[in-house]
Amino acid sequence: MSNTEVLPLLEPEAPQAVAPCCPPLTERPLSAEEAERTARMFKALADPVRLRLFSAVASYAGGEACVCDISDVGVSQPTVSHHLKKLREAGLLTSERRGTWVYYRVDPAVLAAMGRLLSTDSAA
Amino acid sequence: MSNTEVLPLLEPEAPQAVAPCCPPLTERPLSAEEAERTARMFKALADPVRLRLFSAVASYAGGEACVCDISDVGVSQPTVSHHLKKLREAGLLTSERRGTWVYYRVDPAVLAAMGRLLSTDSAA
DNA sequence: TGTCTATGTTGACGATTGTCGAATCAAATG
DNA sequence: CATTTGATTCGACAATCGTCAACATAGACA
Repeated sequence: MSNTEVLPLLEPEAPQAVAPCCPPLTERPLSAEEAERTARMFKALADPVRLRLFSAVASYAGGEACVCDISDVGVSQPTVSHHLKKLREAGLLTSERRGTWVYYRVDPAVLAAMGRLLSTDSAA
Repeated sequence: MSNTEVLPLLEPEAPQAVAPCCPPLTERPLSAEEAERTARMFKALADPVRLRLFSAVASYAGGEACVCDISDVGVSQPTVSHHLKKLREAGLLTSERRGTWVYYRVDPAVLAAMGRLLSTDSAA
């Protein structure tokens, strides 16, 4: 019960910054390690339900959305929670509890980093 | 045995053009069908080996590469072929046999389409 | 305290995926 | 032809993934 707010817990979920990760896929062959890190990001968006959840949060007014606002994607509530966790672990979303509800918002830096991976021009 | 080359077979591999597919993820919530199609593209790049193969082809001089040039990614040759097929089916790569070797090249339109999905500005 | 609502976690299940060895196909060359 | 080399297909296997029902947790409120 005593919710001691002492320890910062140095990253409870290993958001593993993906932003300054890897060069555009067209620049040079990815190394094994780079490919591993990059695949982790794409994997997070390689599911229809996660894409809908992510898109719902990303396009929501104010840049954030409560779970209750976006959980209408045709799967059970535990499944929604499971997918949101995966998006969090991939560093694509962050969550914050405010009172009754939990709000999710996108990390623009990570989104931009992924966009750069697929860019054809060299406008890094 | 009689390899009759009569039927064009109208798309042997369903390249399913992904280019004019879906709006940026931040624009509006994706529909179920849009999410399904988009996920298919991300899934193609959601594997380290496929990422390395794709990156190797995309960055190769001349825009195309023979399988023999890129198959040094730490897995067996059948596995390489398997992943290249997946990339082909996703519409990300095209292949062409010229004599002894098979050459792969990227489809820039598809790559650009994926980039747009992750764009934050509205410069469609 | 107790109850209600909103999310998250656990455990289990079937489905999909990545991998390889063996067999097969395709082109070149002897 | 037969052989060699490059590439794909087939068949099987372990590992991962998406899903749900059941349970647990966190606030709000009476």
